[in-house]
Amino acid sequence: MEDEVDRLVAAWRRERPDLDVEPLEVLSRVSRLARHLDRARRLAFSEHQLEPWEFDVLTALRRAGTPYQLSPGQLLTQTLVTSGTMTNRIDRLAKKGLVERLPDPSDRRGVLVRLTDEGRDRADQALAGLLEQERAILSELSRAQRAELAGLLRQLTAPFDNIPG
Amino acid sequence: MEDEVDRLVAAWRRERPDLDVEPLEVLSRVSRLARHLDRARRLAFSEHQLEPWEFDVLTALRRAGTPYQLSPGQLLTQTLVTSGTMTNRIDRLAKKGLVERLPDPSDRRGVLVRLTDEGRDRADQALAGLLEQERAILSELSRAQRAELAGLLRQLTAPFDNIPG
DNA sequence: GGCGTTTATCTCGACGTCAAGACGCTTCAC
DNA sequence: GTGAAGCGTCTTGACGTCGAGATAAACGCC
Repeated sequence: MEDEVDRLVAAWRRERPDLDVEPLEVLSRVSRLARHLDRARRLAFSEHQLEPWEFDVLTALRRAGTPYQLSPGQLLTQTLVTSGTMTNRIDRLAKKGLVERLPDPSDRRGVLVRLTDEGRDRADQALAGLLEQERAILSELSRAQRAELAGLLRQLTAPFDNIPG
Repeated sequence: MEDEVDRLVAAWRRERPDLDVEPLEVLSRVSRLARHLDRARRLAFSEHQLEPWEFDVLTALRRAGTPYQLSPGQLLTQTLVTSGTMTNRIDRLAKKGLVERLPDPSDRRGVLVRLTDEGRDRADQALAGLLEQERAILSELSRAQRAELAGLLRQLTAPFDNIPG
């Protein structure tokens, strides 16, 4: 089955036959698929009255394990946003009652962000919904193909995740 | 080599051993890799004084072939942004002299956006730079692995590109 | 122990995007 | 032809993010 990248690559080969556009076969698909996934995630989360950015913050806290608390600084390294953005996000999540700010007992400069019980439940429900949807998207592939794909992608992501920041 | 998704999956297995989080092995890697690619692209384009959104618009026109012109409507279906955003983008590109607005001779409601000579050159240069960078990222994989990866990704993107919008 | 540097968080202004709606032109049925 | 509906583009206001800077506390060197 043909996809949009096949058409895009064909157009480039017509317009720029001098260039080798083979890299686009892989990386344009990655970017476009990510875009589709963003939309699908937004839809899945809306059933739980959550925005994608809310899910990102809540699940980072959820994954931390009991007592489900992290500093704003830890949150922003995990979510790859800037500090101003994170302050804003925490404000809004706190207003919705999904997290609460606590003073850090060991550092008076810092605060700790803790998941409320409701925040934890919402994160758990949204994760279950997300996994269900993702399983449907991946049903195009066999178990072996999924493992193969995960392995190839890991080879590409590992340099980014390990060498720089 | 381990990557960030391995750590993320391990955390979920610890916190939610009841859930099957296998889908994340593939799709979280896709999303995270796309994010890294966005940053890398931004860096590559900055050498040519172009923003990613400028590259998207200019190359859409470039791929159209001579005389390198499309309507705003065609541009927004290709770039997946809204009409207000596209108006704004065209304004800024026109101000920089990379595109020009022409009245559509066959429909007085419409306009045509045409690449200037400078716009075409900048698009070509930026594309060459992008491909060079992407080749470096993909050097982790053999030619056969790249083809395998492209094929697997196509199976996932094709449903999005063909069935809905 | 004082002083400069580093670290953690928040504040503020600018910017790009989106969604909804306004406006003008075209198309088509009658 | 005329009126209504459709289409293409632009305008507007709200929102989320970023980046730079402010503030305050902690650290470390001497």
